[in-house]
Amino acid sequence: MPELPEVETSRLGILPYLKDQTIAALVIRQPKLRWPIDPDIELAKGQRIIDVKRRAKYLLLQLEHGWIVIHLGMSGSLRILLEDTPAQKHEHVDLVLDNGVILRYTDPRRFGAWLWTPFLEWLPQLKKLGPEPLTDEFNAEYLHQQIANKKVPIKTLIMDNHIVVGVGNIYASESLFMAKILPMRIASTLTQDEVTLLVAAIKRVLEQSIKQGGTTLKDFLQTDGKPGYFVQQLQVYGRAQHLCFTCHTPICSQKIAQRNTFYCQNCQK
DNA sequence: CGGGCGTCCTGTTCGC
DNA sequence: TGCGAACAGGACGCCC
Repeated sequence: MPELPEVETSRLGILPYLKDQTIAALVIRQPKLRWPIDPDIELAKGQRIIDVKRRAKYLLLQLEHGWIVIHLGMSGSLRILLEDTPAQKHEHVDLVLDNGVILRYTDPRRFGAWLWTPFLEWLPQLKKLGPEPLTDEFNAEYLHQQIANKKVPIKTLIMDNHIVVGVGNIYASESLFMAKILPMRIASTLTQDEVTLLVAAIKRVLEQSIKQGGTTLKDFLQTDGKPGYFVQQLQVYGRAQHLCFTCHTPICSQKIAQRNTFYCQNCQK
């Protein structure tokens, strides 16, 4: 579910409630997430939350001595509630603060994760990640270098964490539409100009979505319970057989690497 | 090693 | 209407 804009929306939503607060308890109703929750996470108790950061689609709760790292998987979301709010189905974890506020994690499919690590560098999940898309480190020169000799479709390549992080299935289709590049094009065949357009499109689509509070298809809610509004801006994702807003020909869909992909046969080359 | 694909899980939607 | 199949925002890890 959540791609970078949804994770960033969640970060911005929880930051003011968590920063400088002290963790009173962790309530784990279901420890079996993507990986079983490490019992050492109890070490977080009594610690102050210094900051809430993000790397790729991971949320990083920086404590005085250690880190809680949260991934929302496909169907996860976080909400800020008061301590005595009854837990419903699929509400697997509460982070309880000593002021009575809780951070509640919901994840029906349980593809998400709550990780504990004393040092961020120790987490294998963070070790092989590519650059953040919204930094200067992700630029046309870098991507051009990365696509050399790559025989996968460009859409598969930009969804690869080792190349660039945070671009999931929705924003891959949207970025390629904005850059006017067909998603099934073999990566190494892109021209330098196309790579430049694609890098700019990825940045722009992600930035615009963050401004709108992310994209709500079904489950995703901002931490205040409101949906994300970027769904209203989607140009191709989920619009198969509807007419392209630009040229009014029907949007196509096709599976690429087992993932449904949307594009305009006329606007994209 | 690059690239393809199965896998973890539940809920919803689709087609017969 | 009922039922099973297909599919859904991620990404690891195994296979060749």
